[in-house]
Amino acid sequence: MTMAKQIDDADVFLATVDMLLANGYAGATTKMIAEAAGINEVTLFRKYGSKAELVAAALLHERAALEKEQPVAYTGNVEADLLAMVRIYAEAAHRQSALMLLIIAEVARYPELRETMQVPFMLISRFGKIVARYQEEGRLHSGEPLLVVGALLGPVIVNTMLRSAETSLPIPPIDLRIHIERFLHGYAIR
Amino acid sequence: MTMAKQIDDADVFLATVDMLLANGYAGATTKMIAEAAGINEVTLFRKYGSKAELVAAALLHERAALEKEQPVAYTGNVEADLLAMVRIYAEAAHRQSALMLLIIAEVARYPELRETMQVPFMLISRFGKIVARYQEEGRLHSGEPLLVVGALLGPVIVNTMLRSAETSLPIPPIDLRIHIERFLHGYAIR
DNA sequence: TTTTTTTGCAAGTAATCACTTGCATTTTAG
DNA sequence: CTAAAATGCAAGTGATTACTTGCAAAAAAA
Repeated sequence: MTMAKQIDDADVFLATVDMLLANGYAGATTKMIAEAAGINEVTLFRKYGSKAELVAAALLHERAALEKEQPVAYTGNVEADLLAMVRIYAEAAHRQSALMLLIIAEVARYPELRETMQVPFMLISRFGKIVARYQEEGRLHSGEPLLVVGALLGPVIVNTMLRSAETSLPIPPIDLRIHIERFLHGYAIR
Repeated sequence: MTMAKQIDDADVFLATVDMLLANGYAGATTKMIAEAAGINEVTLFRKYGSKAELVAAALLHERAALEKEQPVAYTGNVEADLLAMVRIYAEAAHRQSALMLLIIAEVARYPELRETMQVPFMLISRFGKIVARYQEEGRLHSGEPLLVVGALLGPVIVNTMLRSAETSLPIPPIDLRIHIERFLHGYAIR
């Protein structure tokens, strides 16, 4: 006898992740989350047990949403595939990128949340497989695929980070096409 | 009448930054910091006013230490200079790198600490000038120097981040020489 | 030495946080 | 309709936090 719920988990999880991104783990209070989700704070504890469990559930839900996304597939066109990866990261998975930063910087300190850390790393590991295939075909230089993915995404991630930090430095947005061109053929002239 | 101090500010600042890196801003309690610095918690408030002021002072002190470091200079050898930048970042300024992550991810949320954010960005802006010079000489492709620095450091930063997060992914350390080689001449074969 | 300043210690304050309890109300299931 | 489950509301608990106060000891300055 499963009972229909008046409260939509998805709404609560969305509010939870929003508050996490905006205020961090310590800064996202259960009171705030409840308010943002439009439910009573007590209900939060009755349904999810504790703040840590709620956050873990919300992150896992975020992963489930990511799994349904258009996966980047191998097409045989290196340039197009790399661009697609970087685009996914820079646009569609912008939220994931911010989440990854949050998780690495903060959530890692909370042992009870350790297992949820893998969530944003799925993308990276998926990209690694495509890179590996192009390496086997002799289209990309060899080397640990995860390092190559890091080199591909690193500039984009760092650009996002720096720009979101609103530093005094005037950092322009990265041009993904140019980035791929330079990634493939280098920054050196000649 | 300047009075000699029994308590060394440097010790306190070191303990403060250590605690920040290990536990984050919210997680680094004044009690912990005092304990790590070997002084009384009350002294912390008497000398530095508030936690925010203490953290700000500690971060500014960290910047002062960075300023005394061997600056990366223009030598005319692109490859060597780029490698030196990346080395500084990956080794000597490892702590700075972690600090930057912490500051971007967490400190940015505390308005009273906003001005201390520029601290780790000094390096980046310094690197930008060297890159700009090589661009003027026609040795590197043109483009906003700060973006080029981002592309240079991005893979290293992301590698450090991912490895420090102890993910389930087996991410090897990055080889800086190879990274520079790929940065200059690209990942494409042919 | 005498005075001033710095530090430590014990205790406490007010706020906040995650989390709980009891009870009334609404919603859903049978 | 009736019973059970889900939710809201008000109040409270205990722990923790940044920060304060008063006073004595120690160190430095004069």
